[in-house]
Amino acid sequence: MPELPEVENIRRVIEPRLLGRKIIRAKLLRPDIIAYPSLEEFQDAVIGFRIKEVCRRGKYLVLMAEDGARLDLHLRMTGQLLAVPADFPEEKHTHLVFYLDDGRELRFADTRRFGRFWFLKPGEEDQVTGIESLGPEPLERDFSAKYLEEQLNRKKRPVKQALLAQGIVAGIGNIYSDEILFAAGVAPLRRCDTLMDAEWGKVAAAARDVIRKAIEDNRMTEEEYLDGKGKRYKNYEFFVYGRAGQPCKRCGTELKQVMIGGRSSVYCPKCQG
DNA sequence: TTTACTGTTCACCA
DNA sequence: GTGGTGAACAGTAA
Repeated sequence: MPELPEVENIRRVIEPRLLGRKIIRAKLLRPDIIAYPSLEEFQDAVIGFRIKEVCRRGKYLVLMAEDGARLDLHLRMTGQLLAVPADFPEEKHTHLVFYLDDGRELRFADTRRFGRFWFLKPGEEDQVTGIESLGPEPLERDFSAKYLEEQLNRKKRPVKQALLAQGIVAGIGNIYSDEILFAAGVAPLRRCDTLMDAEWGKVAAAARDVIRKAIEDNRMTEEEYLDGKGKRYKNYEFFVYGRAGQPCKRCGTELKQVMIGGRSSVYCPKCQG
């Protein structure tokens, strides 16, 4: 479900509710969402976890504890994370509840159960979450046209697939990769090794612009977030995603859809050369 | 009833 | 080793 902009907004909404709070109890209803360490270790370890910071890396959320421990999670397709009062109605498919020391609860619900949690002890090297192999964030300085060109100029894969590769750039998924390529004027099927330097420039700039705008447009208050139960967060206007067969908002040409690496991709045959 | 789906990993094959 | 495809995870909604 959520890509970088949505995860960032979830982070912004829940962080104020979690800072300084301590987990006093955990209720785990679906053990399969715990990826690491073992169930017993996880349940023991999170008790007493006092939240010092809520961070995001790519599509991951990372809760940092005062003692240096880490509680990481990935929402995958349908995960919802809610920090709510105890009397807030419980979502269907709630799999994990952390009870906080102020009476509120941090709840994880996930219809498709693809989401995962990891707990890392203070100082423990992260060899399990996948965060270590992420590429740069699109909004950080080390993400640039030069970086993309160096990483990809000999790759034969379609540029769409390169944008989806978390090891190349972190946080972009199927929605925003389509939006970025439209903004850059580059067709999703273009092989990386055929892109000119100027085109890498457009892709890098479009990635920054689209992601930045999506974060801003998806921005919401806690109330709006809770009204949407943590799963409605789209105010960003799509130019191509989900619009196959409809006219391009820029030139009116009918938008086309293709399958690339098992994912659908929508683009404008005229605007994206 | 069938199909597609905002994520990621892994098995398999050329 | 490389690259591409499809399945798997599980549930919902069109």
